Amino acid sequence: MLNSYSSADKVLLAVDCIIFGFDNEGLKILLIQRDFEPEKGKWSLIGGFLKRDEVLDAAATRILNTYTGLNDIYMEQLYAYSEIDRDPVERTISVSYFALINIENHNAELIKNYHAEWFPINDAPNLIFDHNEMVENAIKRLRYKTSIKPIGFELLPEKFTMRQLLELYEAILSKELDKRNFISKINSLEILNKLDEKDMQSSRKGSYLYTFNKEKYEEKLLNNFVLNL
Amino acid sequence: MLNSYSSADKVLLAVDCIIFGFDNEGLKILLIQRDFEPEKGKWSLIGGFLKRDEVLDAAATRILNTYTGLNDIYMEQLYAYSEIDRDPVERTISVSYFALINIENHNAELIKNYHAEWFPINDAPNLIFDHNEMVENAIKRLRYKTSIKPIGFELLPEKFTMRQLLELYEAILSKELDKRNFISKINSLEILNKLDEKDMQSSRKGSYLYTFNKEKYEEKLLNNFVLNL
DNA sequence: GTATTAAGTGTAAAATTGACATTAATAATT
DNA sequence: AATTATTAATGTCAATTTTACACTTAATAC
Repeated sequence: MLNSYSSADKVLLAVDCIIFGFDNEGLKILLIQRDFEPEKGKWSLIGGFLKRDEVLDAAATRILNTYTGLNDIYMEQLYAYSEIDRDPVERTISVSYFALINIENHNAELIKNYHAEWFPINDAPNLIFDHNEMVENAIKRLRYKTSIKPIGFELLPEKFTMRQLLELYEAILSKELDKRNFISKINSLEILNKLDEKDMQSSRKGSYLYTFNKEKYEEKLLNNFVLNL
Repeated sequence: MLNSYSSADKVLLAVDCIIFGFDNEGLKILLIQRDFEPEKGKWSLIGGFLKRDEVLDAAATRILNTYTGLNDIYMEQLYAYSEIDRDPVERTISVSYFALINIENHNAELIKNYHAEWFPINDAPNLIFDHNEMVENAIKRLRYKTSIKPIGFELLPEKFTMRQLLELYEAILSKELDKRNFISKINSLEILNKLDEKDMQSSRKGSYLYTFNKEKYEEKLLNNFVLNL
């Protein structure tokens, strides 16, 4: 019998989250030092097991909330990893998710208690199991997705400067962008609100703050608009 | 204890394949009429359960081989579907794969024996469970992927005409393309071999046959070449 | 009031895309 | 042998998009 439920093998299903953050130092990921065996003490993605009554998205959300205290976070399912011995304890298939969070909003104390820490994506420790591969793939997907959808704003504070936006894109794409060309491209999209307010931290002159205009973006989406950065 | 293997719930893991084919009638998918409960007699994607000692890619390959007799098929993992009651019998997470096959090569008899059948993507029956959603997402991914990687050739015979290639892209993107612009774009990529041979089926004049030059493509890949169709 | 610092702005050349119509080659028909 | 019918093959120009590039402005610190 080719398809019989009863004879099929059951497996553990895990969720691992690649949590991206961005601050003035660049693009970072949140890693945790495992406090249980195997690989106790080693760095790992934040993860957990799927529960019987839970969908994968919910598991990812729950896990993220547990470790950061955050809700309503942008998440996206990436890929299912299934190498036989990827987890030495027991056959476990892991589904990776990436999350984009505003690094200033997370619960710093909670993270500390869990021995979690932010690492620059280019200067992160070696990770357990196949987590390095998961991160690599997540970065690729982040690059692709930010270039076609305005998800980059999830990584910025509500109000941001053009410089911050530029540096975010430079960090994600890991290449330098021409300031003038970038700004005129962004302006041509007409999906930002320019505020009257200025950020006075970075310069004497001060630079205007912007917010992402989600309504305008969604209105444009209806007319086959594609972000193309 | 947040992460304990022993307390975690195990689930069934299935693989469902969206098998694309292409012939002179257009883009098609291979569906099967289920011969077991639940939903016996209804149309379904071709699928099966993951075995204990098997990685997902291998399960997908095995399932494809079982129903079509084909090996060495282009496959790509798509997404894990995990709605609680997506399968009414038992909690089952399904990982979808898409496969691209040359419709002329498959084992027609095998397919017939399994009550499988090719359907035009725009004229396929309603499917069981969440399989309609899987197909929709697979088509989106196929569109994306064919526009950046030369995987479309997997759907064509070894030797093909420019017209076939054009019609394939039109079918996948489901829009008309300008013949002259398409051909000059393709030629500018320099990844095809133009043969001396002509196909005489379609016209009196006959049209030149081409093959995909994989070596040349991979050579170009090294120089940041991107297909952009 | 002068110096300092990052913000803000425009133009021209190059490359790409998109629209569009005629000629060429061959087999079938007479 | 000439004509017809059918699809294959080919090129140009305008519009748009992308890329490269440098000076002025605003505000504060001294």
